[in-house]
Amino acid sequence: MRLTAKSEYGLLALIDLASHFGQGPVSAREIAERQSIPPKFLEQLFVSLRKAGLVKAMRGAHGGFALDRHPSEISVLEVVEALEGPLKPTLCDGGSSCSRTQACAAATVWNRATAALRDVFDTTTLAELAGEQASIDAQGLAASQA
Amino acid sequence: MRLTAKSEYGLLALIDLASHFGQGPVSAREIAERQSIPPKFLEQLFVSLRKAGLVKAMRGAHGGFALDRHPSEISVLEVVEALEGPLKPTLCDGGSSCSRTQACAAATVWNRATAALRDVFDTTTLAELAGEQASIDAQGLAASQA
DNA sequence: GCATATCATACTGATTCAGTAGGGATTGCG
DNA sequence: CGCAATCCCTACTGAATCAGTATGATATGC
Repeated sequence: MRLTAKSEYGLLALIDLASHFGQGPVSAREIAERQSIPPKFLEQLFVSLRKAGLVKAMRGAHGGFALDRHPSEISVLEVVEALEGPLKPTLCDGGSSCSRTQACAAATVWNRATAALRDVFDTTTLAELAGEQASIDAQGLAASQA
Repeated sequence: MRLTAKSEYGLLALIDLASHFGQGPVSAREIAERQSIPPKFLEQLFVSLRKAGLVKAMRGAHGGFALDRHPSEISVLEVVEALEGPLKPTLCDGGSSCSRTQACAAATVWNRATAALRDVFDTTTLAELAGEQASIDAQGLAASQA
């Protein structure tokens, strides 16, 4: 499994949406500016996120995006898989695609690693991250005012 | 972090060496044939593995490689890092390389993911994998004889 | 001396990444 | 209606990385 800029940007964008949950649609342009993401690139990501059912889109003027579920019900795993495809071992997983005649012990390591990764992503929600981000921002604000 | 064919081939090769531990040097060519690895590619990997102190090399005729430590004292983490470089998040880890002014909550996910991966690799040894491979091979042999 | 090894560097075709470009479709507003 | 803002979709591209190849140098056992 490989994580690319899609996951980085996509997660930042969805944390942003989670912070504005219930406040109406937020435009991609607005998020791109706030999170320093190339606007056209972000647009592409939102198409994938919509198709995966994570966000709903409102077209036309004053349109934008909003989470399609409560932030506590969207996991990082869903975000990553929507953007990168199914989370599976990059290397031989012992499956039929492996041309080696015998199963190999190496595969068990890659499978364990993937399972560990999946567990972290599956147990982390957008609500959790949005809350964390809020407290980070609050600390930064307090420091700049001191 | 990204895992490439280097890790796959390198781990296969070292499991092979672990299976022949204490039996004198094994040549790269021999391992390449047994494990279906491009020979010249494997040579390169062994150079990295030697520099990392995981194997010792014996040059000249009847030379080859052998593990420099007991298989139970070499972890998959060491193998992977010898071949791919330090295991660290591919994406923003909240460090100084991140240009964002505030720390971002997204970074904590990537850091947790990396830690989980590191834990799996660090707690898996070549001895364990060589043992597993031996039992796999024994099963395959029994099945083919039945 | 010679075959067999490791050692080291350079090169290359293919793929993927990270973004850019250009337009099309939909909606709100005056 | 006209028009601006917004999402939607496809195609393209420069750069980087991967996976392997090529070539030769160096060392060792017989």
